[in-house]
Amino acid sequence: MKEDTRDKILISALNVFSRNNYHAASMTMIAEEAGVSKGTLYWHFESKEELFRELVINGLDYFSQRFKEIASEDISAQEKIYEVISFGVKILVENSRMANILRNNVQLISEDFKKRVEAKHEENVEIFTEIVEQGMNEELIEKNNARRTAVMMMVVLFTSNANWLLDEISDTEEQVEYIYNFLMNGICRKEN
Amino acid sequence: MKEDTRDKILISALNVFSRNNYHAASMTMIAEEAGVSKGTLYWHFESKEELFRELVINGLDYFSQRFKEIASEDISAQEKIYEVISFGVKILVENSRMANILRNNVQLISEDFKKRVEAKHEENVEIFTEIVEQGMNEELIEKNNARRTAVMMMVVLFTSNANWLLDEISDTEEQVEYIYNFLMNGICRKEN
Amino acid sequence: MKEDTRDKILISALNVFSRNNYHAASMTMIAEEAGVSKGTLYWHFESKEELFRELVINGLDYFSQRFKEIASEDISAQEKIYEVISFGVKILVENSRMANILRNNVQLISEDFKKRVEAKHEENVEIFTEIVEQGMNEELIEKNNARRTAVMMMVVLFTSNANWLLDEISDTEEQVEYIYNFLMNGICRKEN
Amino acid sequence: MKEDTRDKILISALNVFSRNNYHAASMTMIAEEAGVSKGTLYWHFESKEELFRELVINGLDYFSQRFKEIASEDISAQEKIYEVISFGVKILVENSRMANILRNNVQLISEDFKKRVEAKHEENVEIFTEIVEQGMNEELIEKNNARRTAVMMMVVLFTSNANWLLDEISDTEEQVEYIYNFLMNGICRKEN
DNA sequence: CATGAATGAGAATTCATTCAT
DNA sequence: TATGAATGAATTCTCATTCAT
Repeated sequence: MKEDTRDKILISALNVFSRNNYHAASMTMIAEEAGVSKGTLYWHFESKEELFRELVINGLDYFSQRFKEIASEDISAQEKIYEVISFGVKILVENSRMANILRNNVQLISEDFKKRVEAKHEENVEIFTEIVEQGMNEELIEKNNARRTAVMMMVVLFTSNANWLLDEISDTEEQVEYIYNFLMNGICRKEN
Repeated sequence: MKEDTRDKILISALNVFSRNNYHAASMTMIAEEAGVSKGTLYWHFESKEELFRELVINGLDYFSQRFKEIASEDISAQEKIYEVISFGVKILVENSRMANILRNNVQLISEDFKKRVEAKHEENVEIFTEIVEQGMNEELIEKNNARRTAVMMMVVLFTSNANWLLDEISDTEEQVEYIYNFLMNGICRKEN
Repeated sequence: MKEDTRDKILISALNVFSRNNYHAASMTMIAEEAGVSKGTLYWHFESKEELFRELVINGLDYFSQRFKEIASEDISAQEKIYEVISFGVKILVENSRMANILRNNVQLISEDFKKRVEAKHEENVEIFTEIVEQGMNEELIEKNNARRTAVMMMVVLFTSNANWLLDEISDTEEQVEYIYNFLMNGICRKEN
Repeated sequence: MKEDTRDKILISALNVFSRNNYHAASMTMIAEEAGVSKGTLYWHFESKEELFRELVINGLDYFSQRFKEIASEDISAQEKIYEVISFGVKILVENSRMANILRNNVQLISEDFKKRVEAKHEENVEIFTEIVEQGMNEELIEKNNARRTAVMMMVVLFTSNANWLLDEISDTEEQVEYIYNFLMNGICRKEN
């Protein structure tokens, strides 16, 4: 109840930042979209940067929490990878706004902020690395630098909702399938 | 000789835009970095947007020209893909500034500009599609939607210099190898 | 009370625009004269043009309102003309600033604005035409194109505070008398 | 022959200043319209103001010269007035560009310049005063302050090509007639 | 908690003017 | 004579931020 206004602000910030990128978005736009005054923005958030930070860190936390859960389930690496991709693709396609924000703005703010975001990314890379190592042990994944493979997984996942791809594949389920297959097998003809 | 100043401006614009993104970069910064006055900027370029456009379109042209050349060579699809990746990765790593610009700014400017950039992207997708189709005929690539595969190639190529990856792989040659293998075979254990 | 600042701005705008003409006047000058910051100007008015528009339209409205009142009074055309001139000359002499603005700037702004001003002028011409027609019926005014005569009335009235004339006649009452006589009888020797 | 370029510049300056008013007109516009470079402008004229001054002073000289001629002819005051008006109206209607410049810009430039223009005006007022005095002696014009009457003549003459009037009267000859009659007799019904 | 008026630093852009060639 | 590249001060306007109410 109490957090009513704060949440309204966060939602409009999400909308505005996803449409406009950090520097093009203005506090006026956010205030208007939230239906509050600019003064209210500053009562709830110290600055534009803090508001943005809140949004991004929350967004990233959402991912790492679920990733952590998946990683700790008692299933095969293959299943974990599928679940990670399924979760990631669905969330990113549904919340394409947040996805846009994550893809386009992160490096644009202060050094301090960049570091916090990179720490979050690092968290995710570590979770993925764990999964990859499990996969190597299960003879699913080629034995190679596990961390590097984890990074590649993240790159593919987080670009999976790039405009180019979205135009090609309309059904989310199909997109999960496609991304999963691509990640696992690449583009080569599979002999069988 | 004559184009001295214009080139100086383009170079500092490249630097400034790659560090700062379109809206955070200011004409003052570009002028200072080029060692000319703001008036001079406007003598050579009609507006901030035109200066940016020049930079981006030039950059994209550079890629499509070489891609076209590679596509029309008389070699196997496999060799073409390797060459495309080799060229792309090297250029993007060397000119990481331009890469940053392409990744982070394109959607931020006017609709008109967006369309021009998308047209350039489409050009590249078409070249890649051609190569992929050749690869399918040569039984190299899984027979599937060729265009979609081409899009995936581009996504992987253009994110191949993402900070995360660069931190993992320092040697460019090795990075080419890695990206190529990832694209062709994914992360699975190759049985042989 | 609330409109304090807005009014302060309008007053300094009046001063600055009357001294400097639209293009030579700067928002900085207006802000300084009003003792507020430039930002405040833009809080109260959307743009320089809007601020100017407000001033001019207000000014013109002031005239047409009184002209309308006079036109609808139950008096002879002769009395109406005298009242119109009396009102016009007094206001224009007292507010020579506004008069300067009206005389010198109107055609300098956007087409859209020009049309709005011309519409206001047309309103006045119509009121004057009505009076002139009454005068013709009362055998006061030569039967001729009434509208043209109305236009001539306006020309004389709105140039009645031209610098040249003001230098010649210092007393306003005398100036009203003079303009009225000139308008009615021209410069010829009146035989009687 | 030598003055070719200089004249070209003066002509485009006339066009540009009449369309745009002093501050809205730019040296770039004048240079482009003349088909020369901005550098050339500054070779022929010291500054924008000097170029404008040249134009205006020339224009005013043109009037005073002819007015002087008319004043010194051996004809009645009535004929002189008619000739003055005929000449003035025709020139102002034909050269409405110059007329616009004279009406709209004069007070906008430096004090020094203003004084020079006022001196020219004063010259004209004196010539007119002479004519008016002759008219008083010939019992044509009401015996009154001659100078003031001369000023009124000038006001009527120089506003005779105001847009409002031009819209009403299309034929120049008719306009001369109308202005002359208005000046001599005002708007009252003439009994005889 | 919330508002809206106010601020001022900084943004893009224009333009009269200069000057080497 | 003529050019065009260069300058820098001035201009309009934006926007994150503050604060009295």
